[in-house]
Amino acid sequence: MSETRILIVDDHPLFRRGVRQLVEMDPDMTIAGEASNGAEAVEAAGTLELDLILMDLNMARMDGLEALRQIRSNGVDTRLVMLTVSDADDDVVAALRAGADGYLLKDMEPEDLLARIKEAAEGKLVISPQLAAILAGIVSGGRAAPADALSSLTSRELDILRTLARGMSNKMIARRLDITEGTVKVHVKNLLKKLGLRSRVEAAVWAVNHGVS
Amino acid sequence: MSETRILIVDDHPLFRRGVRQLVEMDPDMTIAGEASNGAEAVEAAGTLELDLILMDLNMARMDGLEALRQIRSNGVDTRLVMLTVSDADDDVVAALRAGADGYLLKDMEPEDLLARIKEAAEGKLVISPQLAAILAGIVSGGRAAPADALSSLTSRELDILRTLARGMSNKMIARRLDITEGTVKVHVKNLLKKLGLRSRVEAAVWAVNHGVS
DNA sequence: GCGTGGCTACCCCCTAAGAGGTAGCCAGAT
DNA sequence: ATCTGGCTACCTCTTAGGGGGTAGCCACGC
Repeated sequence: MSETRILIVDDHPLFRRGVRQLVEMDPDMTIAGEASNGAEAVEAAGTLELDLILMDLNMARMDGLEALRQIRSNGVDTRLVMLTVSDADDDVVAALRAGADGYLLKDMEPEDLLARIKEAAEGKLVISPQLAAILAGIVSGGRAAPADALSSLTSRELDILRTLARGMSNKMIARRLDITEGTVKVHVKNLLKKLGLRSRVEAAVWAVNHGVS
Repeated sequence: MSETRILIVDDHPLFRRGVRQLVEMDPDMTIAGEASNGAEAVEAAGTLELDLILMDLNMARMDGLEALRQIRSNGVDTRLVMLTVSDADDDVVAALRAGADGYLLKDMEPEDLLARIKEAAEGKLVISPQLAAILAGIVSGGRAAPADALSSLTSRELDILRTLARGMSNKMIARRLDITEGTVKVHVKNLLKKLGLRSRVEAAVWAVNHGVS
């Protein structure tokens, strides 16, 4: 398949440049155009061949929300993700109601942001983690970490988590539980997925904070 | 029962000779082997039939602490006593945390040293009197580093620790603090040493338990 | 002036960690 | 009888982590 063509809309040239650099680190994505305000975005959305629009909210001539509305009312259904500093509930809700396919905060980690942009291009609804709670009550498909995450773990996974949370390496855990290191890795991998975490460090902190011991 | 077989690990041949002479004054003990560095010690610990290892800390090819860790991680639980000139808190704590069964200073009186070695071979935890205070602090404070470990950290190291304890990778920390990943690694390395910990996972758990946030 | 500690950055080297995948075995459920 | 979930074990591949070292710059204290 050909590369994903993206329009970046933001009134700060430097920010656009940063996003361009980030996005084009991925060989499958390219910045097909830039716009510095909502009006230009509406224009570009109607003329360029686009797969995804990254839109700022706060812009001078026309803000992102209004631009989104005009784009949609022009019958353009290009995927569009808000990329902004505002974490206000109202902004999030309004953007999604107006037809945004995602809402990301500018202070995300770059590689995380890049991953979300890719997901958005693939058709997923992407939301910054901090906003997941807000979204839970509004959108049905929200992906917030389940409160009963602990009970979803098998007893073996709990064994591993408890040991991991004492700072043990996979090898030490393996020796202690008398299984191979490879098997420990499998359990760690699975429990990370179940808990929605990304590393054993997060798992250890999670375990301590949830009284797993 | 048969005589106690001891491995002496020290990079000074003369010191080894002195210990050998001292130990073999006791008819129930014998020096079953000598090693001049940590690597040799790890090797010997895995092959010789031993009851006790006397290990120096400061050695060229592999220091005693690392040798101890490797021995333990090889699943060898032979009793092991550090025999060194260092009376630094950090060294004592690290050795005991790494699984040492004792920590003796080289400037002890010979007959006193011999008595302690016998005790160690019998299963006791032996500590040079001068270090008793340190040990008391460790035992009462549960696990973890010296009481003033936190205050020994520089402000930058605290920055790193706080961020690390949120599960961030070195790369993420670097981006957040606007330094290179290499520099983050340096700080992590140093704070691990100061806290007597062995991995970022232990550091994260330590941070949570000590309210570093 | 000089040394020291703190922060930064880089080097090399090796191991640990994590994401994929396949697969065998077993117990409990259907 | 077949299926499913859980536990085990192995594979490959890539990145992350951590130990060792050197070094420049700066601020502080002596």
